[in-house]
Amino acid sequence: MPRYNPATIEPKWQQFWEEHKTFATDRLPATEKRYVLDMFPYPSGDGLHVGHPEGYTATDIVCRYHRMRGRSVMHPMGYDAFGLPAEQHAKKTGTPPRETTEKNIANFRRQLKMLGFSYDWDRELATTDVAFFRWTQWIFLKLFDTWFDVEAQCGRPIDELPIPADVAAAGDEVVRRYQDEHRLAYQVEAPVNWCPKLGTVLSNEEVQGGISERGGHPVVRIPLRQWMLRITAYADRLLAGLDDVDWPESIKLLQRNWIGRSTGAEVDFFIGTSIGPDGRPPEADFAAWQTARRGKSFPAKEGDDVLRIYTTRPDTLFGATYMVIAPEHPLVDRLTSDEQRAAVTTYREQAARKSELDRTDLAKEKTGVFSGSSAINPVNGTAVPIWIADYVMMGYGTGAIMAVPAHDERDFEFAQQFDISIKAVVDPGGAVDADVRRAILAGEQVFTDHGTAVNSGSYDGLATAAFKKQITGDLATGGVARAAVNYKLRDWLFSRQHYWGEPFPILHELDADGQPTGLLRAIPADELPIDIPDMKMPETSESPEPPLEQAPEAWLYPVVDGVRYKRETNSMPQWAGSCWYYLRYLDPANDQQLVDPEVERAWMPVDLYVGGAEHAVLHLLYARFWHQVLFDHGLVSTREPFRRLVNQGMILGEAEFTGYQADGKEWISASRVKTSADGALLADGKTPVVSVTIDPDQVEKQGDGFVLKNENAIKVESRSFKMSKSRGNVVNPDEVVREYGADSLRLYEMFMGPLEATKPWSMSGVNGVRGFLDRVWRMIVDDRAESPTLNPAISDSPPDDEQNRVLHRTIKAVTEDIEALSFNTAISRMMEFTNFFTKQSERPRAAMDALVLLLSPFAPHIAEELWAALGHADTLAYEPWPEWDESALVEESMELPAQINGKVRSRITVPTDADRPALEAAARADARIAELLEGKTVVKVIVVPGRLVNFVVK
RNA sequence: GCGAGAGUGGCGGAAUUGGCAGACGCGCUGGACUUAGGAUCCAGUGGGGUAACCCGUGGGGGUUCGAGUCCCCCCUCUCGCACCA
Repeated sequence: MPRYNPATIEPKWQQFWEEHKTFATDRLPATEKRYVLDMFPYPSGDGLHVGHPEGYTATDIVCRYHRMRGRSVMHPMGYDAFGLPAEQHAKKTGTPPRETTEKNIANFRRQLKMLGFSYDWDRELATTDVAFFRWTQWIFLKLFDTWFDVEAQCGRPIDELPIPADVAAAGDEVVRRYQDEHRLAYQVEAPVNWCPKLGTVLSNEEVQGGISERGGHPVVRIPLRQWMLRITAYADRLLAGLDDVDWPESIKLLQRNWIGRSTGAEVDFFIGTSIGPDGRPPEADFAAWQTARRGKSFPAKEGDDVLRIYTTRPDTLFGATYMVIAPEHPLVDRLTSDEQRAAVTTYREQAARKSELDRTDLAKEKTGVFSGSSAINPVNGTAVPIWIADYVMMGYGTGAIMAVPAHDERDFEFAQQFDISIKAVVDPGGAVDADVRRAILAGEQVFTDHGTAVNSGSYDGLATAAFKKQITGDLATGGVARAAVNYKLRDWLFSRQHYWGEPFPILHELDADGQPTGLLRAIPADELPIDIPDMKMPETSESPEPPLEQAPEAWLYPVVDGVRYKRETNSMPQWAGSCWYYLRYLDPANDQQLVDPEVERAWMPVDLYVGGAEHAVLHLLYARFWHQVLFDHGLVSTREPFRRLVNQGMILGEAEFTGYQADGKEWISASRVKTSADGALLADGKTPVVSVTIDPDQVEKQGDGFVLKNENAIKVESRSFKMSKSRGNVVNPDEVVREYGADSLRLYEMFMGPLEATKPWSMSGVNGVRGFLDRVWRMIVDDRAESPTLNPAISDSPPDDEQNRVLHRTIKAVTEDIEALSFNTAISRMMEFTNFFTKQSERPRAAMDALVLLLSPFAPHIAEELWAALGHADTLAYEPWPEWDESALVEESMELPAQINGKVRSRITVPTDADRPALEAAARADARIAELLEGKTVVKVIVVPGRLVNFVVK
């Protein structure tokens, strides 16, 4: 048989699997099911990078393993194919996005097949398929048709929304508008993140410190009509659901922080209807207001005579020395005195402009301006001056706070800057040093922890937690406060100004003059899909007008029942398709339903979901949200879609040595080089230097770092960088497959290290695992023979005891390692097996069969080829997984360390089942130990059977 | 700044959860076979020491017969979040 040649055997087996539909999955599982899912890729023009096959190989191993264990495996693949690049390409070249996308998908498909993954290709889908996004639109209609019943904590159909009597009385149109306000999908005219360069609005999640996450372009805030999804309604459910899933704690924490639930109180501060000459509302008005509020329930909407604030620390109300409202707060105008008006106007303009810039840069120093007026603190009737400052944001809570500088770091900083008084109301007691406590109580230092109330009237002496509860209750009785919950999570901005995205199935009613009436009409589900119209892409413009505004009239202005409508011209964000694609795989051709409930119940939830950690928050939160809405409608049977989640780590480029050179090519030691604030490389903080990649053989180890061989004083850095085109360290899977084969690529990616870890690429490592596959090949076949011949060492006799022990130890280790997703160690075990058996002149066929089966999930092509060479007629994909025999593992004797004072001084060979006295005796009998114990007092003997013997001596 | 994770040979990484540190692979050294080797095979490979032995898991302390593993303090790196009241 010839040498191992992946270039011929890999395509051969891929073709075999394809022709025989080896991995096609039945509609319903016949045995215990496993749904193993990869995060589907965005089919970029660059093709797969080596990061993709990492997760995909891991799931493929799990799937192939489970099939051999007799389980019914669902393992599909598809493409998250909407995306900006195809659209930008279209603008540049005129190529329709669909054409570009399909070309890219074809390339991805070729690459995925080249790697031998055991997907059921009949279930392949792309989010851009009209037959797929028909159901994305259908789900949108569900969202549109849902309101959230807070009492029941459940989404319900909109026609079950209770209509208040006054609304009902006002007529049909008012009822419709009322319903529209309560839908999970709703429209707002709100300031949004508009990115002129990308030509679209971005979600808060896609903006990092004033620039777009993708591309790094500036983002400005402009008001636009947008679709929102009311994900905040599901905040508590999304939080609670995390307790029921087997996800990495770090990811759960990320989601919990993102949702950012806090509890506290909303409190109304009286501002009256007019500002008195002293800047505060008249005392009498306050008294009247207090009386009017007492005993009443806290109004759902604050009147215009109060400033409503949210606080998590109602126990610090007595320490509120000023208040802050956001510059965008609706009461700014009213609360500004004439004297302050000019200053306030200037400040608001500055603040508005500031939000267009990178705010993080400006976040160093707090800014603000006094409004000239005050509000009345409901706990003690004190007038509290109101400031306007942009460290309070309109989007969170009520957009207004009471500031307690003594017990909040931001307020403390602000108060110091503007010389506002600081009043301590929480005594840390013994929790801090005495002088720190003194400083805190004197208002010289901030203290944000819990403690004991002081300067708080009758509440003095209460512990923080008790105080919170007490005062919230007291104020609620007075009708001026209520317990409240807030979330950092914002509603999800769901519309984009793209051509290449799912159109919304929504029509806007037009009046006789062709103007929108503001009334909406959802397109009936049976009229879906709404396809993307064929049209010429508009010229690049930086206006926020969606491209679909220039769609053909016939598409844009449909007439239904004699009424003229204009279609919604925004499109859905790329996240939409990925929110539910895992459901469609189960029933991809169904044109009656999103998924057949019987099929859904049989396969869901996803048992294992593997993908990059970059989706920790967005994709996984959005998908969970949609899933819960679908659950509320009885469309899916599980509360959570993904039972177990694993994040594969990033693969970095090959390790590089970097040195630094000044102008004249003179080397500068890396220890002197720092990156300055603006990103420039400076030596000793002043001389500019450039970084130079150094050949590994110019470098040697010295101390705990590396230095130049020629100039030992020059330190160089050693590290790996993220793969990027600009750095030129991208590894192309096509090339690796061409050079080493798909099995080697798969095996190497699994051998690099733990799946979750970030690891650097190493081409010689690939070469190493290829060497292993070569050895496996030669262990079994005679690679010098012309015709297919087994290695003469292969024998039909049964394994001897030692061979059997190695065999069963390997089966056990590999099986347990696969279960634990510890693929790197599983491969090590198979290497040990191979190292052992290549030295054996008799290699029992049974052992070879077993190894080939163990190897097959990792390197399926070579395994199939060897399986055939060993005389088996059919694919090994459904061969029973080898089982180990515990009794074959036991050895008669073993070697144990014998220690004196915890240091290994000798090794003893003892029967495996030796008891404590026998072990101690054996150790004492050892010549070396006996010699060392001579003349010493043995204080204690520690014997751990199967582990060691340790003498503690004096 | 806050939060999470991680620091083990020249490199990637192992170590049944407190029990022989460095499995396995790369690289390196020597040897064999070769016209040749970026093929294959054999041997060696944490550091120091002729040796007995000593030192070694980022640094410092501690618990323990015994610590990579547990506790305290510190340093470095990576990834999130970034005025969330």
